[in-house]
Amino acid sequence: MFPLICAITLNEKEDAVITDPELLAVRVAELYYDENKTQDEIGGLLKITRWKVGRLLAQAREQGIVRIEIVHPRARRLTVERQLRERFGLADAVVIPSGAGEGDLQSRVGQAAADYLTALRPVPRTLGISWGRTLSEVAERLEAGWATGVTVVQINGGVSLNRRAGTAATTASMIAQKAQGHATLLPSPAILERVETKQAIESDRTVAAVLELAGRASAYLFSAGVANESSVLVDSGYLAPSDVAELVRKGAVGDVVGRYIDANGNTVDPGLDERTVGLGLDQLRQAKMAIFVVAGYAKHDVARAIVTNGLCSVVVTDEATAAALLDLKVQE
Amino acid sequence: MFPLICAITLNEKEDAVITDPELLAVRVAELYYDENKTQDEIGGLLKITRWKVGRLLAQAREQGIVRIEIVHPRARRLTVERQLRERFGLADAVVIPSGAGEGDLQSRVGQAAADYLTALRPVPRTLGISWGRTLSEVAERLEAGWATGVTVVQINGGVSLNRRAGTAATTASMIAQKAQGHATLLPSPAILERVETKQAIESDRTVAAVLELAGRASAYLFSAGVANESSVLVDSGYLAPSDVAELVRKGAVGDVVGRYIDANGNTVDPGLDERTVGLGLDQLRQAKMAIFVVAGYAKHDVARAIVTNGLCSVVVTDEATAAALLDLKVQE
DNA sequence: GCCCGCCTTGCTCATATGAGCAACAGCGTG
DNA sequence: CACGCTGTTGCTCATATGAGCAAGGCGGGC
Repeated sequence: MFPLICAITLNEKEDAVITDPELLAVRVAELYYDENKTQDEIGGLLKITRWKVGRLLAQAREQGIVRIEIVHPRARRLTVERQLRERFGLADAVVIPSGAGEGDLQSRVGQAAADYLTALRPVPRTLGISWGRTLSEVAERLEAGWATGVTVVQINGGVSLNRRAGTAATTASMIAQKAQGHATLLPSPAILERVETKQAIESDRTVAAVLELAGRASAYLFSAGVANESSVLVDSGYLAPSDVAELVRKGAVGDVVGRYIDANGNTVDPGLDERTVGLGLDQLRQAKMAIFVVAGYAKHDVARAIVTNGLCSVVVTDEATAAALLDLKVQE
Repeated sequence: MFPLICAITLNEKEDAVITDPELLAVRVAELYYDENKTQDEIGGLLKITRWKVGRLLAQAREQGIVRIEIVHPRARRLTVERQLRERFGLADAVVIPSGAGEGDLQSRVGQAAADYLTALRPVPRTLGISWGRTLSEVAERLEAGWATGVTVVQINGGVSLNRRAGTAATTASMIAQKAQGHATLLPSPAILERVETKQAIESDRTVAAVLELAGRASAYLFSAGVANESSVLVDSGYLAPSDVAELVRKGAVGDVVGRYIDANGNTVDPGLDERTVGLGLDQLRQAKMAIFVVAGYAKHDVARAIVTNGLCSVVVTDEATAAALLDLKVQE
């Protein structure tokens, strides 16, 4: 006995055919994608032409009745990537699925950035990197031998006396080791209390040499910090939570290479900026290859500030952040 | 500038091609489904033949890397339907997506049952129905004019003095009205306290006539009750929660047309069965068209008992219940 | 009531893809 | 080291599908 497909019968004598076009599209899609029937076969079953079947399938895909998803840890969202490139004039964009929850999001975006770096041609001879949790994830996920002979240079201040994950030293040396290169650390605090001290440190021969090297790196890899008390700058003691709160009041949405910016990508506190050691925002803007790695809801505002104001030329991010950048609704 | 597809470059001079077959399948799937490139184009981009592209796509679909889903309130799961028919020798099966949570599940399964009934050919002249919340949903969802001239007959006892939703009278009359037919109610309680009383009622001319009509209905539409205190039999006062607990101790997994059954589809308490008014289990087994409507986790055990023991010839259910029947894991 | 414009439909022909087959490559065993 | 077997690959030809076009139908305006 033939099974019934509701409101569709396979009994040729029946005249109760589907008249609701949306339900017709659903049935057509089910027969095509679930039952692997040809458009011609479906036409025969439903008493419509194969051309109409084809149009209904296209309509079903367009209306989201048919949802085709690539599900894999290394999956990308190529359509969203193109939209980001076109909207913001980016040289490149990598977008990974947001997935259910943010549980493994940081590691997956780290993996995506590692993949990108590995595929990058020409291989950057000198790679400037920032430091923080996201860059640490990238370092972890890079495979040994991702390149050879890369000099990794630290581009924002931050001296770490211990060797726990997330510090500048650990991150830079791991990336360098995995490329059979070496790391050049910036032996300076991220932020000095007095401008004079900062200028003195910058004038020191060893620090000046590193800053000079940082300034002419062939590519930069960096993330951003959230403007709240979870910032590694607070964690490391450079700023107090009250300092950050004050910066937020002044319009700060986050920091990039240790420098707090507002929604327009401008420094919010010139005095603080003057006391901050590391690559300048203008140098980042002028960089040939500035790869910005960012994921997670908390960083949407600072991500927008960086991407829309030319502070990066490549972004590696997740789908939800990309959607926020593009002002789209994510279908969930 | 061409964007990078990590580990894949569009720069023809590069030799860093993807060697990991799984990642290659991911990229191929992304280019095909997200970018709408042809297999030939993809082959050119990735330096493989279009035949290999085709194989990688088939592999991606088979391994679940590509997930194609039909998302619509009226969507069905045709593959699972065929599996149920084949496994249990059912004349038909309708399976709807379980969806996120059980929020609207009962109304959706009600809608699916209504669709099925409407499409059923030949139209049943006499339709025997049980009563309860699920059948009430079906009645609600039926469209006026779903058929013409259908006699709806109540097949299990249960007198309802009020006209709230879910009662036998309301359900039967709604279904009948929508088919321009009439309802024949079974003027008897579901369960009597004494066998003699039950026998007296069954012998009464009017009740006997209804039972006779019920016995020769051309199709039956029914659901099942959970063996716990939420049962409508408890709700209606026919049984106490302690009675149901005792039935569970005896192995009851639920009730069908007011009769408690165990996992093998047998009555668990012959004495209680003797005092229960309505269609017998054997009559249901022998029915030409017995449409069983069931959804929700709580009913998995009784659904299994009914489907695997020939107490229905058609099942309308949700994907999770179907998976439980088939002993499959639902991908979520 | 007629005409015009827009949308839908079916078709032809081109393009895209798949099935089945033969050849090749790699691995394991004697 | 050679042979056999298994799995993968590329190809030919058939099948499935899509693009573009012409015709038809429907609705609105004059």
